[in-house]
Amino acid sequence: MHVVYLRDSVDNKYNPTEVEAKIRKFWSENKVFAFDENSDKQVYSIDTPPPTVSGEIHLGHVFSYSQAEFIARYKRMRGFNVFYPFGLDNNGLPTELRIEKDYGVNAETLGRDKFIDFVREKIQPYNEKYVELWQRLGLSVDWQFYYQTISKDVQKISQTSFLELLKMDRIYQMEAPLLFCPKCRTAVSQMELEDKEEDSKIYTIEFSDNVQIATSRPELLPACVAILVNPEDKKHAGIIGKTVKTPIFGDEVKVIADRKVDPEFGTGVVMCCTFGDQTDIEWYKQYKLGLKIIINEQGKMTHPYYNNAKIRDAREKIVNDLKGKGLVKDEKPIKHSVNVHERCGTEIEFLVKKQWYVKYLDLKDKFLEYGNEVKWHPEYMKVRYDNWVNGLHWDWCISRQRFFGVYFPIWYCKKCGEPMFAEKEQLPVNPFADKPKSACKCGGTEFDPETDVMDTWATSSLTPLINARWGIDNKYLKKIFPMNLRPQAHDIISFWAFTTIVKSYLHMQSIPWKDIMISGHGLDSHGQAMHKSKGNVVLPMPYIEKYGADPLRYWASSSVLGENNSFQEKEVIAGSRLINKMWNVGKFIELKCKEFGEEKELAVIDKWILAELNKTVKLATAKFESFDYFGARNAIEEFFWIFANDYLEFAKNRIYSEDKAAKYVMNKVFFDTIKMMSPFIAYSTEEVYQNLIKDNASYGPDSSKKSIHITSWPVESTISEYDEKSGEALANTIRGIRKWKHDNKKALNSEILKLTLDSSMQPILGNSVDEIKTSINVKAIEFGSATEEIAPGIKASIVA
RNA sequence: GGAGGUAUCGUCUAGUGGCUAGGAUGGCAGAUUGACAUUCUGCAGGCCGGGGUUCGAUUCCCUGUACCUCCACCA
Repeated sequence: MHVVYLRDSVDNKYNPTEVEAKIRKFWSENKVFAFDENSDKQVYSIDTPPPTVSGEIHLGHVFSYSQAEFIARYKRMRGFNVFYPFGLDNNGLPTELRIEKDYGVNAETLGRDKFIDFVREKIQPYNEKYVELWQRLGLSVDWQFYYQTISKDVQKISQTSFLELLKMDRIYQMEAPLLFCPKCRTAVSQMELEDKEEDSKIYTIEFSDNVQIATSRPELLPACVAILVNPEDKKHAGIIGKTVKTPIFGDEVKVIADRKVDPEFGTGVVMCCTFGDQTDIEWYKQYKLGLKIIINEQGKMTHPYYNNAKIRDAREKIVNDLKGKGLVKDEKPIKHSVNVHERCGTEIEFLVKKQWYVKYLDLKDKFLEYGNEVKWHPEYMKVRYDNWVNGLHWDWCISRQRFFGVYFPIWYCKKCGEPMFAEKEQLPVNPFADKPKSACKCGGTEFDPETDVMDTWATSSLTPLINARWGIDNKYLKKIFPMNLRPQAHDIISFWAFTTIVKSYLHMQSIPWKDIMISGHGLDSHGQAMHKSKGNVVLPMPYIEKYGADPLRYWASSSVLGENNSFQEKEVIAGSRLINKMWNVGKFIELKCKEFGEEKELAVIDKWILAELNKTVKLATAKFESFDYFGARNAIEEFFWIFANDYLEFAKNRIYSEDKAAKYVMNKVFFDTIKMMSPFIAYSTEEVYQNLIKDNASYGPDSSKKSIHITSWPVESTISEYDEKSGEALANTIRGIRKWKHDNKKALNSEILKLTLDSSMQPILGNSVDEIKTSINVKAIEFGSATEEIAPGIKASIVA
């Protein structure tokens, strides 16, 4: 039979939606999280990651951003002047692509200027959505430090960085291949590539000296610049270092030994053409090979032999010609995966264009040294940084043949073609609209703008300097730089963490931050990464609407730093329950413990819970100091349930009979506990603080603070004349009797007529035995001989 | 292919060279109406496979397998 339990009164429930809106307004109106510009308190500055504005907002964001937020709130309570800014990264390709997709426009159809204005305008609602989420989540950000990477100020900082690097001789221009889609006639980034299985043929072609080469791109033969074999390959050892002639064209090309060649694949001989694929590019750079460009921006062959044919027709022509000469020795169908442009499915080609580079390969040792100077949390994440730096082969290419982004402050003289750089005072510069301040060295006064834009990392690598307003007014440079903390996810260690260290070294000769805290990813409930294409993206807003932000923050705190965390609704519900419990203990205190004064003659059980509190404060503080927010949360939560389920029950009868000490302890422990919980469940603890504690002088000086979030983090208190062994024995005895009542199907408040504790307990428990009587309704207690173990190490016999 | 990480009750997740491997959720059995049915108490349930070090390994080492991330990807 199922009985529905009905309660008489269920008023005063905690209503997250209502409370959170109210509290949010309160925080903002009272500037609770404002960085105090005039304070001489120690600053704690956080280099918040500006999320990429691409419209793909999901729970993973909530997961990683909450983690820095916990630290921010903790540090604030530790008395730091917290500098916690927020930015949006909306100067990059993902933003451009988002708008292209949404509106079916691009720079080709709309024209460059119109397109840029269009993206700038249409991205606004997305910006707002991001900001709304962070505000709803309750990030304790000082919104006066809100920035967008496409803003004029940030463009200026980024361009300043470029000019500074130029002055240091760290900028150079070099021809390099770029990914290009012949159909869309646009440069493509790696992000836009898709793998596609294609049916194709592999042809074995004979060069001079009986050298046979297998290739799937015979039409690139006129672009052949070298032949490669494996150094271990005995068959072809004889030709290494010699030259052979290409068929039809008769070009002489060197034979080079390289371990990347697989002697088992095809004939074991590879031709390197500029450019057929990524490996060709590497060889081109490594062996300083010649450059033969035979494909143009329209995807047509520029070599005279092909007479401007398309790639496929060209392939057909050359295969026929080779066959005619008997030079095709073999022809096999092959399935291979090729890179195609995700938008149109066209196979990607390589073009060669001048690119802007930052020269930094000579600085690898410095970067490793700086990586060591920064403290990594968790520590093992540093290995990824080291691996990345050690594996660097090329300088940093910062130009992109795209449209929406930070402009290069560069023009080219129409007369001599030399680049002309903007003056520092001119920044930010739009080379399409603005003009150089002076004439070219050659006397030329007409200029073409640099059409490339900067890669997004060239700018986001500057976030510490953006926050410091470097080159704008340097307002915060001294106060916040180097910053204290960089929080970020692990997947961009090699991009964001690394490039930030690079720029910080070059501009400031300093590490950018002292600590770096690396988060994992928020995954779906099956532990899979959220992808739009998989259809498993979980949106945060519906859960905020349903449960409130606090339970979601609670979920975000549910995994070890650096580990991934799958989204479990039950974890959110667990957060709701914790809040509910906290709320109700608050209500209980308001109803029953309101009148309380100074600490008075404490009972042993009071000292026991105070001692437990001390242990928790110590542990939680240590955990937070090592950025282990989860360890802190676990310690605090565990303690809270002991407080609410055990101590509160043990002390209840004394509270009903107006025991001053019990009331004092209830209040003291409760306040300290919700303080420690407030970094996690920020709204609900604030609401309780405002209703119950604020302006109640009995709670001490912290009750005069306008918000719980600027009260002081608890410290361990002194407990006089307390013997831990005896306190714990007392608590365990009471628990044992509670269990006994349960096992014997008695109500918890039912009366025990006689409790006989084993004599060995007498010296341990001492006078505190009397507390057992009131705690759990025992009429008489005596010591004697008892055999039943009611709790670990506690023997007793019980008569009800 | 290279580097790094992870593997614990049905599910999610802590932790440890040895004491009964902790919590949450779900399941089961009870209790309760002077804050809380979003409650309380209890019960059942687990260390990926193989090898090694050790008196003793879930923990340390090696190896296999699976999954995740980053990098490189086959002419």
